[in-house]
Amino acid sequence: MTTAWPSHSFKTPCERCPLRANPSFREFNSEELDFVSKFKKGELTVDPGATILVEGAHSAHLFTVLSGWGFRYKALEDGRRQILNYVMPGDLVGLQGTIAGEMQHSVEALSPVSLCVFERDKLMTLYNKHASLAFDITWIAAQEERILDEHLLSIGRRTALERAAYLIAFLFERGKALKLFNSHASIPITQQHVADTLGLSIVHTNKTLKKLANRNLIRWQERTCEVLDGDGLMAAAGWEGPGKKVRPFI
Amino acid sequence: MTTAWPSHSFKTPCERCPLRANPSFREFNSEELDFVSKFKKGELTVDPGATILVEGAHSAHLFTVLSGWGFRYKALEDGRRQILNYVMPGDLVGLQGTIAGEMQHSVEALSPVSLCVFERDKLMTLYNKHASLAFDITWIAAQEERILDEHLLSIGRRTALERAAYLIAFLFERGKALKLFNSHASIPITQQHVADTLGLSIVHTNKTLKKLANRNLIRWQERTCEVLDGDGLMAAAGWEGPGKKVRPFI
DNA sequence: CGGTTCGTTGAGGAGCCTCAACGTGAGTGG
DNA sequence: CCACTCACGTTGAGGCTCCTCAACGAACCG
Repeated sequence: MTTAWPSHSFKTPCERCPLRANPSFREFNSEELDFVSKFKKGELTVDPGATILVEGAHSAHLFTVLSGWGFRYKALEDGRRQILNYVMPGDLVGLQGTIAGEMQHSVEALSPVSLCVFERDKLMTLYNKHASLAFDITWIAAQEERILDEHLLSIGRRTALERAAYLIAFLFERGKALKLFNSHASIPITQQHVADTLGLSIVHTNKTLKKLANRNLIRWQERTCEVLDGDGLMAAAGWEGPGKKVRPFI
Repeated sequence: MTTAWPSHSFKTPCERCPLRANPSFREFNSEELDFVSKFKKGELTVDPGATILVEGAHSAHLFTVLSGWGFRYKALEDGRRQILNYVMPGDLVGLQGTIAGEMQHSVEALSPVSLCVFERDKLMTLYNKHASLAFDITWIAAQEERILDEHLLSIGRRTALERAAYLIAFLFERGKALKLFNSHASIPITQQHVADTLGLSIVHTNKTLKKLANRNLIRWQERTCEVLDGDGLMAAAGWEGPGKKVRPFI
């Protein structure tokens, strides 16, 4: 009962960063820790449904997700929306704004999300002074690329049922690695999010999810998806799961 | 028997790198040029249809495409294949092998392709000694991510006709920026490649491409796609085109 | 308590799929 | 030199997947 960190705290010191407690993240040495502490400008907390970044914006900031769930998406002019990926603790958000000048996608919160805020201007200093952290940022970008590759394979070549199973298994595995679940594994998404991720209509998504529920793989309750059988989902998707590896974060 | 390369690895000096002639690539300063020259181990040339990298392989090398066209793809166990993106001059190939330990996708040549070969081991030196080049690598990775975002939007939310128009417009714009075309803009792909990129069957792809041809946007000839009206394709796709920017390469 | 979001279900139709067949051109071997 | 094969593009037929339209119940909220 002691370690629930206060929601009103402005700045969690990096030395006591809650992400560090998770062994799936790599350790910092003291020098790195020192730099990141100075690199961090503050914290930001947003409500479910809030937009963290919008397509076209020139943000001066870069974020790391401390807690909560969100998603990245793009939309066509007529409103058709595609969810590209989900953002979860440890993920770096807004790097594209640094590279392309402006954001090419939007980011929205699914649950309450808290983020570390970094100043974009200092990024070059990071590259100049801390090669290991620079490498970590490349690592994170390449990892995101790898995930997008898998999503592309899924949307392009899997059936609706396989796609749905893959998506939920993917989110389940990520959440598990981040220790986001207690006894119940609940993913805070609506069926509309699933539809917009899989490139399906909401009606067909509903019918597809029903099939997964009938197989006792998932249960849909109170605007969340509860995973009953992660291995069953992976089997239904024909997906091996992500490799287990220690990952960096900033 | 001095080299394992399929063809003679004569070496173009980096100072006279043909990519440098193109103003859309950023300039190196002499120090950077010096390092890259030493970083470069040799050259590799492969024939059309040849596999440059295979999923699962642990390659000790990293490549930059000097000339030619290729593509990255993933496949499901039953053979369904998804083309993820195309590789063209200036593109970095094999970075994922450095990050994830092994390649998560395969790369195949569409035309004769020549590549610069770099030693993966020296990558950390690049990060330690040349922050600007390290930043460039991150830039390239983030740019690839941006393109995958667009492809995902396309496959997920565009109709078959829009998707086809987008793909060809995309390849056309990239080729144009790289000055790969003379009077005729010919893209060296088959309809099977288009199908595997768009997530469609070959039959439906053929009928869709016919529609684009009937609108005088493209012409299919001798296993290549000739672009007649790039702006018309972009309009048909509802795509703005890529921003014009100077890009780095290694 | 009316409005809104979310999940659910049915009906009918469009888009895309598979199967099947065929023409062409390039290569290959008898 | 010609029959053969193979890769590629093309076309038709029929059917399944997924779509849109429409309606409704439940939970939540101002």
